[in-house]
Amino acid sequence: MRYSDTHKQETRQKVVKAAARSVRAKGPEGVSVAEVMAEAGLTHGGFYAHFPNKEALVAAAIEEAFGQSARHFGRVTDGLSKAEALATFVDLYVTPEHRAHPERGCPLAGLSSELPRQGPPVREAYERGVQRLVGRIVGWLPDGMADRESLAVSLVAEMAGIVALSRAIADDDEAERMLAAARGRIKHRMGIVQ
Amino acid sequence: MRYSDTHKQETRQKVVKAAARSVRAKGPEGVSVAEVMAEAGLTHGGFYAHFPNKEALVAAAIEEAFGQSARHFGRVTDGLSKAEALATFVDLYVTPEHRAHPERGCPLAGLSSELPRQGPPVREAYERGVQRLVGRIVGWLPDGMADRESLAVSLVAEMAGIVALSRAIADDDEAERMLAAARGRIKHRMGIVQ
DNA sequence: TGTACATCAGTGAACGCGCGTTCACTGATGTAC
DNA sequence: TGTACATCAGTGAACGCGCGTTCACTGATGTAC
Repeated sequence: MRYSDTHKQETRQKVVKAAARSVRAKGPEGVSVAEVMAEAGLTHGGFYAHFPNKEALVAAAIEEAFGQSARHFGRVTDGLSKAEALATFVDLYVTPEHRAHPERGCPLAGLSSELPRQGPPVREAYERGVQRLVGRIVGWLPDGMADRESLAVSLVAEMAGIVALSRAIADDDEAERMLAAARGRIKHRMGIVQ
Repeated sequence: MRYSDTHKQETRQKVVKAAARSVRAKGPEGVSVAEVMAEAGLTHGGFYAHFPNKEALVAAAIEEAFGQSARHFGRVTDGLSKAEALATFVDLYVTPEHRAHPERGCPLAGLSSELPRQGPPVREAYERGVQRLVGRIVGWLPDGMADRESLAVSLVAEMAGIVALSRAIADDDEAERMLAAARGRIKHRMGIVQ
């Protein structure tokens, strides 16, 4: 079974994508090498041809997850004004949809509490992702605004915090009310008039 | 070894306290029955005289952790005005100290992302703790204020979110600047003039 | 009063399972001669 | 042109370890007689 030049990279990418979903669904400790390989259509033994160990997979998965988010938000906000982009971001982030699907959601909302316990490679991938997300928000805040950096951090904390908190609330209606109210408050803080 | 009437309860309490620390330090999946029992000065076999299974321990640990927080904040805000209590709360919560010590910190900041994946008993203990924390903030917000409930939820999300986020930042100085800025923003949102 | 017995928190060996990791092997195909 | 060999992604059995859980046992003391 000799393969094409890109074959191995394609396989690796399939594995990383499966892991990116799994790590958000189950956390870094919940990711299973054998399960991820099976999702990519392979057996577990082949794993070590692609990664030195599980930690490297998790780090790649975190990077991929942030990358997916970034591309997604890049796509939907493309061509919008800054204020529109901000509003769109909040309307997609602080939602029942995001609450219900951590496996394809933002790693910051889904992994915030457990990532700091991970080893350096994973933490570094995570920190880069967080910084990039904050940077995107900074870029969307009005030019003249003071302390945009700290406001962006604060807003990201609130958005990720409210999504994580809403997942702790069993009652769907109550959770949705929380999210709706938070959406309004966040936009208000961004200087967006409803 | 016949024991006093309260002996078993005292032992259980020691185990729960050790677990409350461990669950915040390592997460629900990181808690080890044998390790917690050893911290309480016992061997692992005796565990099942106190709890039906590990999940029950984790649920009790979450409850204990929220209880410790509640008692702590109750003590330090006792006798203060509402505005003073709020300010004190923020000054204790959004701090490098809290960032550095998840094992004795707020479960919401330390477990937000992984708790929703736990079984019903654990999730219920967690949700009760979150609701109680939000309730405490509501009680401290000015009486006449509109939508106090949703503001409290939003503030709690931001506070827990920024502490969790700060733990992802490797650089201590940068993390401290984030926390200091967030402290100011949060107090401002609470209507507290600096 | 003294003795046999019941009680029960705690002990520690053992079991089963899942999981990360290792490793000898497979087998299709490109390449050297 | 045909053949032997090298390559290498992927396979699947096996290993070791940690962990939750079970269970027969211990031994100090209160209680029944």
